Amino acid sequence: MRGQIEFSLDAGSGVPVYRQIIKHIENAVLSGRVKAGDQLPTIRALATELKLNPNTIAKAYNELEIRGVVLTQAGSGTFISGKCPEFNEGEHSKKVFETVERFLREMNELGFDRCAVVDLLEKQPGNEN
Amino acid sequence: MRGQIEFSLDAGSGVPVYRQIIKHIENAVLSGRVKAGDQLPTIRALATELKLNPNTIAKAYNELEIRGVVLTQAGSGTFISGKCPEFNEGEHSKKVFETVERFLREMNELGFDRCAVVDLLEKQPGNEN
Amino acid sequence: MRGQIEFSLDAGSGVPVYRQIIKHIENAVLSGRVKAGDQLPTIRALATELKLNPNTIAKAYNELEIRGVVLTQAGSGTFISGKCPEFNEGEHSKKVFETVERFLREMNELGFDRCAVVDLLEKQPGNEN
Amino acid sequence: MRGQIEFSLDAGSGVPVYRQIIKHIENAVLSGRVKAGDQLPTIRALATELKLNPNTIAKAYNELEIRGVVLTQAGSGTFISGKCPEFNEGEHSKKVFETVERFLREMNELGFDRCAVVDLLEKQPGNEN
DNA sequence: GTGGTCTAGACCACA
DNA sequence: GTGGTCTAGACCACT
Repeated sequence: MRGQIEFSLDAGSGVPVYRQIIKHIENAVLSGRVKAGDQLPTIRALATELKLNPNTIAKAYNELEIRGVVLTQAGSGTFISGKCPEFNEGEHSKKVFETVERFLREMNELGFDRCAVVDLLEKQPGNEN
Repeated sequence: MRGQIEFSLDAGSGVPVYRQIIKHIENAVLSGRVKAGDQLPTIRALATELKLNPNTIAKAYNELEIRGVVLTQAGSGTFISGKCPEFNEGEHSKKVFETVERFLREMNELGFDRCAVVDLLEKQPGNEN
Repeated sequence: MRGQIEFSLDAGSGVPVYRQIIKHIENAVLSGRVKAGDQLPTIRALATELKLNPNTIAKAYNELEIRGVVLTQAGSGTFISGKCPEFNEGEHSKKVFETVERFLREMNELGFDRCAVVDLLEKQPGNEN
Repeated sequence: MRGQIEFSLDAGSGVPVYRQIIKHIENAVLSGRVKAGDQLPTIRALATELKLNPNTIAKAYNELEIRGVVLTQAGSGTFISGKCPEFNEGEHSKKVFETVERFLREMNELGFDRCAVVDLLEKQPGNEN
């Protein structure tokens, strides 16, 4: 896997595919799996790999560029930006916190309090994430 | 809280609001917080409370009726159906499992393996869910 | 004209049409001709008026939303955002300054120094801008 | 400056770089800073100076040759053409007029009428163009 | 009827 | 071959 970005898309989730792509790339940056200067897959390559229309990928890359996460050089490719103000340690922590809170809220809805969740996590078998 | 269903909606998440409503109601059923025969809020009341267009609530209730989760009795209201085949113990477990897996996958993307997640959960302060 | 935004597009200029649209809207905001809460023309209406594909307008509006200039409410329309940090007095002055500098540079290339430009402007007839 | 052509390029403007180059050269001709027979920089030299791909320069020169502004003599270089029908006094005036009109239109959008523009130009400090 | 998403495909600018 | 722009058109979410 080595630095590769994993794109696990869920077409039926209601979340637009292009936003899922944005999220995966941002997460990869936030967790340090990709670094400033790294090249993203080309639009066409990723479109083929994910069986999507190139425009969908382009839309994701474009929004990332507007946000300052990536830099685009027409003719050569799309690269992780070095000077993105958003992607510092604080952002990472914040995203982790939000993810945990959302999860706990959902589990709570399903009848698990924090303790029960921890218990469950220590036992539930699963893919070895 | 008294058996009430909590509707925490996120307009910016990309997930259609009516699907978020469906999920909250289904979760309430799955976790036993509401039971067969319980009355749901009226469409207008819920629309007012959540500041949404009544059509949005109606769409959610309608979808839930199609799925057999609720029954609508014209003139009197919408009630949780007793004999919904989908909402048994198996469904609950499955949803819990999926929620946990999705969470672990996302945390993994953010650089936390299962162990780190458990550690975090035992420590991170938060609302007491 | 009263607050209307004028969209004078030049298809042959090399500047993407959607960027020209963005510029016209930003200028209208900067100069105070449109204010927070004002509704922009609908995507389809503007597309018809400018004889463009609705997607082109949508792209412009979308970028303006990402930049925080407008707010979009699916189903009801697109509105000027009230709390856009970019559009303050400083931004206006900066844009005016840049526009003047670019103009002087171009005129200089054409053989006019600052004095000659002022002379020209006091004399050249034209539309009464 | 010694008759040199100034190439101030703006990569982010949306205007193709090769068209910006064409414009600068045409302006230099129109304003008399370069004359028939003058040699343009070689493609490689200019590419190096402007940090562009030689193909981009070549495309600009090629277009200028098609328009009759320059002549390319294989093996010796690219020269300003003497008998270009387009580059007479009328062309110059027309370009000046258009530049002024475009500027006034943009300033008008920013809230300055012709008078205000003249006032501004007489006062605004700037590089001494 | 409003905006949003996605597809398919043509053509352009640039390396 | 890279990304960018624009068109055309289908379908969805929401007012």
